[in-house]
Amino acid sequence: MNTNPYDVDKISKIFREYLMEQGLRITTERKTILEHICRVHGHFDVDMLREMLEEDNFHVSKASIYNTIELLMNACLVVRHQFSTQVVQYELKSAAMGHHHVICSYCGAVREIRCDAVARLVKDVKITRFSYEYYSLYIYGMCSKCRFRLMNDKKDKNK
Amino acid sequence: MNTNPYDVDKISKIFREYLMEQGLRITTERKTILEHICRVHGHFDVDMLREMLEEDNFHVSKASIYNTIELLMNACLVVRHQFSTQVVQYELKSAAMGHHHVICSYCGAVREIRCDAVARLVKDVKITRFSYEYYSLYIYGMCSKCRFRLMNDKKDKNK
DNA sequence: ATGTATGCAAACCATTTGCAATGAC
DNA sequence: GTCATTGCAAATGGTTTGCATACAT
Repeated sequence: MNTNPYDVDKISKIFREYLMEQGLRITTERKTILEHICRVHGHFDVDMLREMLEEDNFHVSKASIYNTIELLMNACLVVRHQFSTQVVQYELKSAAMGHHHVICSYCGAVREIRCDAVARLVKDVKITRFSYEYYSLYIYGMCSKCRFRLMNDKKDKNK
Repeated sequence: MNTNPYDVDKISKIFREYLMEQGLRITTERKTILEHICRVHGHFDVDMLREMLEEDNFHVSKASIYNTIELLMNACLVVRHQFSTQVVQYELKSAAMGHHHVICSYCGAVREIRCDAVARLVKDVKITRFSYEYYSLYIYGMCSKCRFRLMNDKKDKNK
C-alpha cells in the first residue's frame, strides 16, 4: 500500500516545483545531488554524498552540496539528524517517516525500528498554534555489544 | 506525586557516587558546575553556563565545562539536544523526561509539551538486544508567528 | 543580457587537544 | 607523594562566507 519512499521522479518533481515557486534556478548540480540522495537507502552525510558523486565523475563543491541540502530541507524533502556530536546526517523525509531511531549512547550505533502505534499517536498529538510537519523519535540506551563489553571489563577488573 | 526534577542534593549525590564508582575525582569544579545546572530550569548551553558561573564569581575554563558535561552525560544525568544547526543544548535528564519538544523549522523556536500517552507508549516499545535509557521526541512544524509572517509576505508580493 | 549559482579558498567558531601547574586522594 | 584534573592556548574540522567565473532564464 505504501508508495516507494525513494521514488526519484516523484521527489525530483516536487523539488523542481519548489524551486520554480521560489524563483530559484534548476541547475544540473541541484538535480544531480538529489538524484544521488534518492539512491542512498538510509542516512547520508555531506562527505558520503560527495564521494558518491565523485565516483560517478560528477564534481561538485562542498559549498554547493550544503546549499542544495539546505534547499531540500526548506522544501521538506530532507530531514537532518544529529545523533551524536560532530556527525550530522540527513535522510529523505519520505524514508524517515516510516521508522524511529534506536541509538546506543556508548558506541553511537544507530538502528531503525518501526512502531506504527507510536507513529499514529504522535501524529494525533494536538498542538495549539502550530502546524505539524514531521517528527523524530530518538530512543537512547545500551546495545548488546556494549553491554557484553562492559561485563567483560568488570570481570577483568575483579581478577 | 512526582519528585522535583531539579533536586540538587539528590542529583549531586548520584554524581558523587558515579565519580567514586569510576575512580574519578570529586573536584570543586565538577560539584559547582552541576549545582549551577540544577539552577537552570530549562535548557542550557556551554556559554550560558559559563556566564552563570562567572556571575557567581566562579571561574572555570570552557574545557572543564565540556569535560564535566561529558561525565554528566555518561552518568545519565544530562541529555544533549541539537534542535538546529550550531546550537547544542543540554538539559537535566530528570527534567527532560517530563516533556517533548515542539520545534519551529523556520525560526527555530522550541516549546515543550507534555503528552503522557506518548510517553507511556514509547517506554513500552519492545526493542531486542537493547536496554532502554531515555528517549527524545522532536516534533517539527511551523509556529503561528511564522505562519503569520509568511501570509503577510505573500500579500506584499501580490500587491 | 541579467543576475543567480557555482567553485575555490579563506574565515569562522564550537569543540578538542597538549602540556605545565594545581590539587584530590 | 602520586597522578588525575584544571587552565590556557593552540589545533582541529565541519560549516559558512566572499568573490570571480559560469550558466539558467
